[in-house]
Amino acid sequence: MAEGKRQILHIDVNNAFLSWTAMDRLEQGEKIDIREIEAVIGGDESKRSGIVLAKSMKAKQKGVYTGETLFQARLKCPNLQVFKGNYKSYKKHSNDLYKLLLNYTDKIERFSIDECFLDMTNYLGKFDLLEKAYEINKRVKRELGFTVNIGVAHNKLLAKMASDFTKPDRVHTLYEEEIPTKMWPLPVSELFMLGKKTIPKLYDMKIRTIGDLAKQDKRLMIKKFGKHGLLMWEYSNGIDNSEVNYLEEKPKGIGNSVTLPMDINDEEKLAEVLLTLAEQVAYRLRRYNMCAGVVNVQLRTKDFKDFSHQKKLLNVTSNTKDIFNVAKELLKEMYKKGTMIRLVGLRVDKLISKDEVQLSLFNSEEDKKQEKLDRVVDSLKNKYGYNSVTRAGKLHSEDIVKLKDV
DNA sequence: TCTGGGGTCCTAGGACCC
DNA sequence: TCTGGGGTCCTAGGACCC
Repeated sequence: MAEGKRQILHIDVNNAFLSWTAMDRLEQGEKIDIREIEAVIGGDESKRSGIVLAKSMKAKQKGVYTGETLFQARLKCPNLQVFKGNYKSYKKHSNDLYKLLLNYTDKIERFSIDECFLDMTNYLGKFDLLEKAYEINKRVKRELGFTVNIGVAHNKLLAKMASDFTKPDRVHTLYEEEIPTKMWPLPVSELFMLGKKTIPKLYDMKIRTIGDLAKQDKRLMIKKFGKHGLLMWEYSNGIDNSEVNYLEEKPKGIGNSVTLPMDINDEEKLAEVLLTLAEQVAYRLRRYNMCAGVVNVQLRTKDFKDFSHQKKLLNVTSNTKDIFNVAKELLKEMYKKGTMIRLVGLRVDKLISKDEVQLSLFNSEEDKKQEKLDRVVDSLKNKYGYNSVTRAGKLHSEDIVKLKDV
């Protein structure tokens, strides 16, 4: 490790989906700023995906939280207004933020659509890290029209924890010497990477705060929780040596899944859904110019039990047909007749770049024909939109699975 | 009551090999 | 007659993130 401390910022857009939708609406001439009322961005209840994706401060004050059902949210907040999300718009706002941040450093990791890590270590000049954080905070608000929280620290974990302190529109530091006062008193559930399965186990051990966790014996935590035990012990003590990954990474897997409008127990219909998913997944795969080595099918039963089967391919592929055929085999081997299915998912893993694939030699004439067909369809989709080209006889499954923009 | 969709990483067991 | 141990690959399932 280099001498001296790293200078890290974590930027977190406040109520991202809701703020961005609020801006879009105002731009379209709507009078009400949905940031100022009891509002959420939510899924579609008619498609059985009615959950809260983002909430306004006022909705939060009524106890509404992200991930709960709209039904539950309305119980707590009867006047709740629900708005639809728009992924394309969110992507654009996210890119605007990224471009602004590039003025401060090249070393930006896009952690999600609304979060970035910045490594400012060699980009500060005579400026102070905290000073820069305030400047970024003001500039985003002024130039982009939404607010961000910024965490200021010497590693990613502490910066992320800091940005999660009081919201919105705030800058917080979490330097090493501040850990005992600012982080240790927090409930242990606030620690990054501690989820709802681990928290009850920690409670059983009388661990309530992050400080309680920090005081545990490291070896005991490893013994009880393995790698995850080490990670949570280190995090609770503010230890994190991970780098800001600013280089764009290729995906390791690509998947699409869909909750069906109603539960299905007809294997043929499930296969039709898989065909639609195979087209989406393979199309995205080819857009990355990649091939897949593993195909995975996921089913969720009506009582929320998840199953998955996967299969390694003899030869990597990006053909819609190849992927669909394997998916259909997997469905056949895993589906127990009569089971009511709520969700169908298809994903591909073990991806490699097409440039690294030794094609030609093993490819049959049939494969080449299929690749050519996929290429033609892709170029039409690129030009006229994903839904412009559909397979004959597939319209029925598109009734089941409403095609979305990929 | 109703419970998304897209990811990454880890674990554990079985098969197989030396 | 007794029955190693280490390594790798594959698969199913689970935890966690936003």
